[in-house]
Amino acid sequence: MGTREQIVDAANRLFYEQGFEPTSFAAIAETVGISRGNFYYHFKTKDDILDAVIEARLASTRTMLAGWADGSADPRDRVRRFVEIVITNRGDIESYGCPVGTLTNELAKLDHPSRAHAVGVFTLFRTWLREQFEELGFDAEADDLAMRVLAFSQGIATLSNAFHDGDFVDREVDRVNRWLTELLASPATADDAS
Amino acid sequence: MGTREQIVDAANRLFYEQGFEPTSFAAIAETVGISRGNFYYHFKTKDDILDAVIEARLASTRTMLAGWADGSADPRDRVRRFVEIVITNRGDIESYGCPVGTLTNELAKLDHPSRAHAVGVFTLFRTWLREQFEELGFDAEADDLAMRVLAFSQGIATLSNAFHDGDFVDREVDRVNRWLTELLASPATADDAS
DNA sequence: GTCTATATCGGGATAGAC
DNA sequence: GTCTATCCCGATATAGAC
Repeated sequence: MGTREQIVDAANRLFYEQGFEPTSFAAIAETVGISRGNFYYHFKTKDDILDAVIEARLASTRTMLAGWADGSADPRDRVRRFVEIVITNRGDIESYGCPVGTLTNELAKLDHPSRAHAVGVFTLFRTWLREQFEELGFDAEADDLAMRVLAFSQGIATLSNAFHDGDFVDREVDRVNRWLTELLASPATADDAS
Repeated sequence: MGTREQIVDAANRLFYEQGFEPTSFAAIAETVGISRGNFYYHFKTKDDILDAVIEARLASTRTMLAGWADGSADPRDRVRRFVEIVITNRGDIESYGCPVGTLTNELAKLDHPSRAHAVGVFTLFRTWLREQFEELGFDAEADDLAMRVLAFSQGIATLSNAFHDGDFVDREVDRVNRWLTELLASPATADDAS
């Protein structure tokens, strides 16, 4: 793996664990095992590293979502797969929250020019979820349902991070999976179900 | 208003808008109109200011919740009042997210000793919501319902902040209010409703 | 209580040898 | 490509005059 790629990998992880602003070049350099000076051969500024990290997250998200689409024929199972991310990544989420939601919020507070770029990861999930609901026969409501599923996972992630309560995550995922089942049993009442 | 109180007020606002770590003493001093040096007469460290801010938030949250309890006899209306915070504070939430969720997450990432202190604000809301559901006849599920309402508002806040979509907030609040109505019409099925 | 002046540190970023 | 040495700045924090 090239040095540049190693820098992006290390920064990706550290930006998640510590936040973008509090992560120093020294911390990244130490993780990778290079000197601070060497950084500037690969990147001009810290903001450039951030953009490269966001680009890497966009790419890996696209790959993951495409893999889920290939892996299961039933769109309902695909949505389930998304919902269960909060279980798969339980430990990280308890410690650091959702990587997407926490970065977009940090960049919002910093009034950072890359905020919109980071929101793109959310948009990937949103669009992908919308497409699943469209395949399931929803039309105008498909985007609403996508946003609802996204909101669910963000709410769980934030409270899981605050209270460190793993049982809560399990319970809520079960509940949403039941909601999904009900929703798909009677699409006409989708707007009443909650 | 005393200088100390002014410092806490300004820090409270700036920690919300910019985050704790990125907010400098210089920014607070400029807001209040004092010199940086004068700070250390009132507080020993920046962490002490953070604790004072959290204490202020705990106090104002207690006052707000007590006021809501006095203001309406029906616990359902009180819960509605909570849910509608995301509408009342729409502008701030779009710009900066939820003050509680974003601070607890920042402190989690910083591995900051005051993290638990900040989570106390969440606990105030959680306990208060649980009590409302208990008054409505829920027993074992009351805390689950409280967490669900909390999770809802956190999900809305995060996505509202990411996408700057005000209509989404209105729609989701309507939806949750309908869910509340249904829930209270048939408490026995509380666990199936979502 | 509030100020100015200053100490000390760590941050991002640059220059230039190798 | 990678290093060491260094610059510059802004951060928290301190000392001491008023």
